[in-house]
Amino acid sequence: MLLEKAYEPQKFEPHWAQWWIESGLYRPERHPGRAGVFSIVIPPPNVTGSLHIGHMLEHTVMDVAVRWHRMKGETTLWVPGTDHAGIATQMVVERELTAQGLNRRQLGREEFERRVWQWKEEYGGRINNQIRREGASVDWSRERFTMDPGLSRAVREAFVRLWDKGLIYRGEYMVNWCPSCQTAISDVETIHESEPGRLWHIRYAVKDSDESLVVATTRPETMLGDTALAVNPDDPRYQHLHGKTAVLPILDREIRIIADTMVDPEFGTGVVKITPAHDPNDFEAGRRHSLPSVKVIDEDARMTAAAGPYAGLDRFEARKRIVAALEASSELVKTEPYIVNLSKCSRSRTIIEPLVSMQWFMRMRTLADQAVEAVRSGRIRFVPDDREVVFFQWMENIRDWCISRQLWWGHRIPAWHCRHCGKTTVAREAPSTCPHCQSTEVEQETDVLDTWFSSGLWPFSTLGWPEETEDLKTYYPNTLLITGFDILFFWVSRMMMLGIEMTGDVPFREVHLHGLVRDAEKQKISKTKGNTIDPLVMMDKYGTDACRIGLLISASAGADIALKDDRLEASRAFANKLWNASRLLFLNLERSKVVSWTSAPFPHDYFEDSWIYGRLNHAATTVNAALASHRYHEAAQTLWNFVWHEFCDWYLEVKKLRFREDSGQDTHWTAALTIYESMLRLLHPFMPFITEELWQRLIHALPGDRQFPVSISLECFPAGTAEATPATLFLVFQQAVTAARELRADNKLDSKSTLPAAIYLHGSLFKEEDLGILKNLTRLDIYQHPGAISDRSGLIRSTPDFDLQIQAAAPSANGTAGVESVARVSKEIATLARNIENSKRQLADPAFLSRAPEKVVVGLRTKLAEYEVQLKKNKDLLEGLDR
RNA sequence: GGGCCCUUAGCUCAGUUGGUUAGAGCGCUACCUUGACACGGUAGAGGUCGCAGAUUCGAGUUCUGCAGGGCCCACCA
Repeated sequence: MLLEKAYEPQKFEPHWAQWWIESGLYRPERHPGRAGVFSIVIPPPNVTGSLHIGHMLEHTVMDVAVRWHRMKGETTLWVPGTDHAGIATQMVVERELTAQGLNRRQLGREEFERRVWQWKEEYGGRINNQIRREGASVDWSRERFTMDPGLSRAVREAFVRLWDKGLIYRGEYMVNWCPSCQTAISDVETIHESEPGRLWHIRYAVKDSDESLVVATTRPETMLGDTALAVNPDDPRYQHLHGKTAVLPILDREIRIIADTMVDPEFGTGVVKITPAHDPNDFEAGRRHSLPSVKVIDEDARMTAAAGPYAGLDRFEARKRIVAALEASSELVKTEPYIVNLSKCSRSRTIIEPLVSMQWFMRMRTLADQAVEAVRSGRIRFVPDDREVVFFQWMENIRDWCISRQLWWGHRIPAWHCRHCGKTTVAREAPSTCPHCQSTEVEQETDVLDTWFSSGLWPFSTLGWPEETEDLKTYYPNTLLITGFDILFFWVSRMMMLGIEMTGDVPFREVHLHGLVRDAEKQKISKTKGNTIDPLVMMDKYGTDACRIGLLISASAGADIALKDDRLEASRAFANKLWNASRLLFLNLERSKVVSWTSAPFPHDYFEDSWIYGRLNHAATTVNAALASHRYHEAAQTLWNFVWHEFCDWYLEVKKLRFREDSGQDTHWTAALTIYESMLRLLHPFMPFITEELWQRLIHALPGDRQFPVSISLECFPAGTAEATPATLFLVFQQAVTAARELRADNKLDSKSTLPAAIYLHGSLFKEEDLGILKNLTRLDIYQHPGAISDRSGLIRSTPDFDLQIQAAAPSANGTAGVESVARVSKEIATLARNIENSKRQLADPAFLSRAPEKVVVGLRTKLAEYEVQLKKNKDLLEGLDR
């Protein structure tokens, strides 16, 4: 039963993590399958380990929320995490490792990541690029998304339904093309960066005229694909040129001059070149004016044959040469520095090439409106809710979503093209013949779906959708989604749109968006910066529980966290403090002869018991309220204060003296163990490992007939009562202890010797045994008197409730006797005088008296009276000190 | 260009409908190696809550403007 001298997380955490899984309390699986009350779908962080510190925060918040709900006896399911390719790959690797009896911890981070990359290379990008570049044959029949057949089925079902409703269409449109990833990507997968660049002004001659037009561009290489010049129809400078023809420099191709309102006459020269194949705006303009489209850049970002002399060159090389050529022919009018906004691929950071290609799209307008409505009507709530504004803004400006990807890894689009008649069939299952022409030459579309398409189905596909399963009925809509705000557009909004469309109900009721974890210098954590924090290393160093409560206490309402070591060190100290408090209790318990612990009514025999009982209830009430409104930091902070500064600093300090006097008394143990056990339960969601260890080892082992569930996580969570337990005498006791310590510190009294003292109590006297405790804690031989102090010799400390007098002169060796006390008392007098002045001024103000609520006025009057008593006492004191 | 957030002790941050003397952790100073714990204890120093106004009996808290910092969105060549 004896506890080790210090808490050793490494010793207990892996053990409990393993045990939770084996006992079925946790399922470290991506899919809850038959979800039940105990279906916690994320693993405790140190089982498989979160790859990034951000995941650890997310896992921790989820785990706290789940454990809390479970302890409250509520049946809840959470959306566990994403299934996008990166995570999916990790999961596959982890699963393979598990099969080999290995885990991430044993393997180490580097080896683990090496394997992930190896796996990705093997199954992902390389194959994709080989197909594109080398035309390598590939076995398309191989199952590409091996993660979950159920999800594949859900994807096909959703796709077909959307297609049937006309919400999915296929066509040739302008898309963001990443030349490096060799695939189209959606708008949200691009990032915008401003970089210093150039604006080149190029002269285009007007055919059969001496005139010429000057056009400004940031991308001269695209001019080879120009099929028109555009001016604003109302621009008086150019009205005579409408419908005329210009000559494209270098290629000498003739292009039209058109009028279009898209052109801003104020910007640049008021003339715009139109390149329908390589610019989204121009693409639209091209459609409006039925312009031809000339593709001069290909999927590899090289110039095509249409680029004439520049064919085969890289786009940037071509740009250089074209600028040089224009300069040589003096068609380059001028070059000026310019800040250009570049679209880049968020994955590869390659500059996006807008290209026209055949892709699949999802119509977003109605889906977005439905999602917006769900938030406006309160069916989905954001925490913190200021994110709603950003969400609405994004949803209102949403454009159709390009959902097809030219990748190998992913869910293949359930569409079949007929080689014979060229028609396309969308179906749940592969058709054996073309429904249009009965040809057997049908081939499935090789494009796959954006990974966020399947992710968007997650909240219900995991519950067995499209089957009307029991799980779906019970757990849909999910209660709560916890994730980072960076993923709001990618994932959260897609789940909302697809969830509402597919099931007719919202996917979840609440979305808790936490902030980013940053390093100690508030830098974003990234691999390239080398400031990554490996949660496994962190957990080994400080312990999982310490990391959890450290993260939680710093994580407030969606704000970013600057993760500093000192916070984690403090958290480790906190875990150790809890451990040692337990050690104190149980060392004493061993020495005593307590035979049985019952959950009898809480005894109020001693004043510290009544006091701590009130404090515990207060803490429990606060924690429940904080958790209910997702203020995890407040809950953690409350518990920290209760455990350390109330339970340890006061309750145990008093109780251990009681034990020394009288450790056999059951009432002490009934009280102390009741508080302690409730405290462990309160703490469990936040620090599951240490509380499980202590609960199993200590509470379980208590003598008595009480039956316990197998895990503390199956116990109930203390609710807290509103019941007020007045403990005024204990508060006086605390003040007396503090007053004595202040006197000793101020006057540099010998800390070891016991000094004679007296306490004049204005209220009821301490019980003899309580006075004993006071004597012991203060090392004063105190006599207590009812009534007021008369003799003002010695050292005195006064409060409204008592005067404490130590009958010793301050050591006067260096002639600075009582200097500290004089300073303290003088300072206090100054503060009191200021307060009295302020209070009097307010109370004399008729406006205040008539407008302020009665409660505030009465409160202020009471305060004023106290200040005045205090002031009088302190003035007397100062007089005595001066002598 | 549009929008959102932040500015409180040396550092990192709390502060829930406006209420009387603004808090925590770390750091700092002094003392204490007391039989749970030095990953500890006790006492203390340290803030005119970014600036300027407004509303109010009363503003760290509400409103407006300004300054500084951060983030997101955006097809102006």
